[in-house]
Amino acid sequence: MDQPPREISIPTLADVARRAAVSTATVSRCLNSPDQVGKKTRERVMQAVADLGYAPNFGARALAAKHTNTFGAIIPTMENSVFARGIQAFQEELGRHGKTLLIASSAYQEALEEEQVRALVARGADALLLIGFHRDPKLYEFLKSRSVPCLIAWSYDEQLKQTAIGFDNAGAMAALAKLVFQQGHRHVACITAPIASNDRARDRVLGVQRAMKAAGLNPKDLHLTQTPYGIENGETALRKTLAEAPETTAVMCVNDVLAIGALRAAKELGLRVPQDISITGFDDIEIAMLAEPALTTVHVPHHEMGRRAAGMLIQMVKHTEPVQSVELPTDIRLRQSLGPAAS
Amino acid sequence: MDQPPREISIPTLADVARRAAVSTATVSRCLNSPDQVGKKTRERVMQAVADLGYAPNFGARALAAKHTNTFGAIIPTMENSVFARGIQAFQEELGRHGKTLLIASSAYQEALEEEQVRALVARGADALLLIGFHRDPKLYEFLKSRSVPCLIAWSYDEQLKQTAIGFDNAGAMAALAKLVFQQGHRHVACITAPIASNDRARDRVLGVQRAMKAAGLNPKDLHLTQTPYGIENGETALRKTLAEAPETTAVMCVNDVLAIGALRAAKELGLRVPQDISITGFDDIEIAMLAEPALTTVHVPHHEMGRRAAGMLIQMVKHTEPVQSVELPTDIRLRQSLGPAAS
DNA sequence: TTGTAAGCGTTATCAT
DNA sequence: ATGATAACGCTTACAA
Repeated sequence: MDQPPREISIPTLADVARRAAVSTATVSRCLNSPDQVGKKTRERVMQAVADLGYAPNFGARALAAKHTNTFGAIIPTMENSVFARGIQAFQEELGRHGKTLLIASSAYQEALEEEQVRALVARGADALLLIGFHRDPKLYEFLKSRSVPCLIAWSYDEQLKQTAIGFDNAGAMAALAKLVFQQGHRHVACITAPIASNDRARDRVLGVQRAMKAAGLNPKDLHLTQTPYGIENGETALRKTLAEAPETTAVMCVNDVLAIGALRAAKELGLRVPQDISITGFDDIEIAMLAEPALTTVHVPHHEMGRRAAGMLIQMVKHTEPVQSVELPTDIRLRQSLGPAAS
Repeated sequence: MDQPPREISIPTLADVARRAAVSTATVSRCLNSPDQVGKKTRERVMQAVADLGYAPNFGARALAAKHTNTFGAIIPTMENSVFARGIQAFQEELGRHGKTLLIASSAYQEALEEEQVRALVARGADALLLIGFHRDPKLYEFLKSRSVPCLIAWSYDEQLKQTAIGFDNAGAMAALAKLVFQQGHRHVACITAPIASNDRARDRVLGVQRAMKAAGLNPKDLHLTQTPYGIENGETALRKTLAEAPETTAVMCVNDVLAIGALRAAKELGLRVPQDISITGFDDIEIAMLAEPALTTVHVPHHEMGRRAAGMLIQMVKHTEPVQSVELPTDIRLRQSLGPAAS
């Protein structure tokens, strides 16, 4: 009856090896490529692992193996489901391949995102999922120098050199705007997130302007209100918009959250939607359908984007053939918040 | 003119040391406790760090230092804002103290949560934030054996030995139920998440039953429908509830997401809320106020909970004095979805 | 104030 | 199939 080792300290590979009367190399192999080791030995080792409650030390493993099977993702916010659903799918797919996902949130702050990128890389992330193209080129260089593959999601741009999976923000918004103009609206305003640091918002505004041109309107006449993210900000923005451009009959918001805020403000102002004013969003998050009236918006395949992003990124870390960017289709969900222009 | 080292590989501490003509120990000190090193030396080292674009290797650091300044949190879902807001606050507060947060999502699956705990501990999490008490006692032992402090959030229970920050789920729900009974409802049903593995859900149901007793009703008469998380599941659950107990005049859901689903189902069934049926939720997430009619629910101080959880956990890793559990107050938000019982 | 050197717990390359 | 053993990059006594 050998004295079981008291649980005085955390068991290491060496402890397991000792107990199973094999070398540490064998234990390591048992854990990482079990088929390279004899059945009997393997069973003995696994028993020892179980007995001791052994769990590998990640730091040591990362140090020795130079990869971590850990991917990182940085999302602008967790405050709503826009990114949550895509990321959840991303995580599930990674899990299926034995990868772990580390998530960080940048709260829509560029400096914070940079910090998170470095933190994630420092902690050994094998690859990164980032949202949108816009960021300091130095960050891309940093990632390259560390050979950490990086995939851009939620945006797609043929021009740019980064591999991406996303959709045509401008095109989708233009398609929606076309519908708005078809309803007879001539005085359209746009409520947007700050476009300086958010290419998705910028592209969506450009989409509206492109559609204006096509409809024979002057893109410069588009009334633009920029505001940070948030329902309350959407409310304020609508009030501001209507104060500055009272002739507005349709307000196109670059995301659903701002649109929900606008919707609420319209109600507070006693305006009927869509009779007095039409409102549209983008993303098709859950509240879009739940809102009263339900929100006309652009539906984005969040789930599929997340799932496929995982597959692409896994390919990228294998760094065999280069991975092609993927453009996903979007479609418009016509609901009650958009109606004909009041005459 | 010395040849600058080509960016062939990632710079290490030794590279920095060489370039600054000091020992690796000095570089390490410069980085970790700068005041222990002479000003001139420090400047030289920092210059070398900058020149080389050096960033410490996390694995090596964790291995040597045995702590990581990294905390972990495992939340049941990211699909809605219930946990997102609390975690965001948690992260912000940790950031203020120089800690990094790693987030994982268990998708409400116990086995997955266990895996995530081990993954987080393995990657050196100094402490963990977990939601609710319910989990295999072995997990708690595991954490203890690894001396990883663990704080339970969203639940509070004087009896239990785990340090926690949360609120009185049963009490809050009982208070809401009391209001429901005051409105004359006698046939109340409850739609809940699976109570076997979710102490928050279980306590909330118990709260309803406690209030029934106080109102002179038999707690056993409570009609209970269990369903997984999700708006659609809430819809199905309401249909099932009304099929089984058509006399029901009020449905209390253990969270807002199920309640929103119930609300939607009621509308589809042509029932007016609250004239024909009253519906209540729990959590007060954003959609509660946006729903039509707006949802009567229990408001939980997510943000404060997250912020204070960070402070508590930081205390706990210092393992000086034991940290006291904290019970946060909740309050009821009366909105249109609750009305008098149809007579 | 600074340097030397012994770990930290794995993985991976060779042997055998 | 298994074992020795040299990395891996950093921290931290201890020495100077």
